[in-house]
Amino acid sequence: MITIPAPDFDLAKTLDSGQVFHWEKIDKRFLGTIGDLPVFVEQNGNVLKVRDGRPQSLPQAHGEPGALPGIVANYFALDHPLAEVCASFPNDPVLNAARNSCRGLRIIRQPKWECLATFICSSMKQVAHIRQISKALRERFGRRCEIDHHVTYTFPSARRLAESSKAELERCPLGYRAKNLLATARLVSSGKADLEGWSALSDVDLRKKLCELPGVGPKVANCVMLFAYERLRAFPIDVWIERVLTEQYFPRARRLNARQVLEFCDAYFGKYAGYAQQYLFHHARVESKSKGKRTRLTGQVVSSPRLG
DNA sequence: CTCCAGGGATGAT
DNA sequence: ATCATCCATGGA
Repeated sequence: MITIPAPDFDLAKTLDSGQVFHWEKIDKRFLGTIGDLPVFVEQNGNVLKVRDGRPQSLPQAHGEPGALPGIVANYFALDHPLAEVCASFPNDPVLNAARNSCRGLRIIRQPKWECLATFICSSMKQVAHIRQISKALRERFGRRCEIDHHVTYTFPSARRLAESSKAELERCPLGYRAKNLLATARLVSSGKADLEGWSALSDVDLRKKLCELPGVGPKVANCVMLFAYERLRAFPIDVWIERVLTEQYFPRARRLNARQVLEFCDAYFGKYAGYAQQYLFHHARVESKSKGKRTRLTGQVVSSPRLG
């Protein structure tokens, strides 16, 4: 068990903000994997307590002994200058509310293949269902790990999925996404798509490369850029963000021109536009949930008398 | 039951 | 270049 200082960080918010989908809350702790390393993570104020899944009697397989703090701090991006990030946001009512409700939310550094594969599975799926798909892929194709009398699974490698079949993947249940996931797994596994090498590309070239992969369009490409390539300016636009943009920033437009919207977002939200996007996304979802709860509790649920 | 979800590929204008 | 349609599935 190790302890890591983590000021200006909210573990629960970060793991529940729709950027990563495999962490499971067990009592006060979160169980999951960082790459191939199974860990339990718990936050106590400004400190993270972490237990990893390597047997104590064995030497640590990779990296220097005691490298765990660095692995954890890097994964949760504890080095991101969050104060500077938030200060860079424009001063408008929507973003001010989001900035307030998302305090401590960080955009983490995910493994590239894991992030890419997961977001290929995300299209037209609710967050809860993406979690279910991630879990199914891990349980069926990943490596089983035991830690503290609990079980978790690593995310399967591209090669492992490339060696599977569409029928096997469809049991996860991916639906029409299985074909795309399989095709992309084969490209990555064969080396035709060099995810690590693409780190050196510019934003424009990286986005172009990602969009050539089956099942990857502008939205998924931007998610992968933001969550796995640390391109903090990438601005994924999903249905939630599109709603925020149309209602809050383009209230008079009857239709949004995609090109103009992107130009606006890049200029208006600035250097850390991806962070602004994530805060707007999470804030909108939390608001929606509490609104739903309010109408369920106090709203007049008009149940019209049933006819017949 | 219906509606909707961190969209993309394809074919028609 | 922009627009409409289809794609599977399950939670709300």
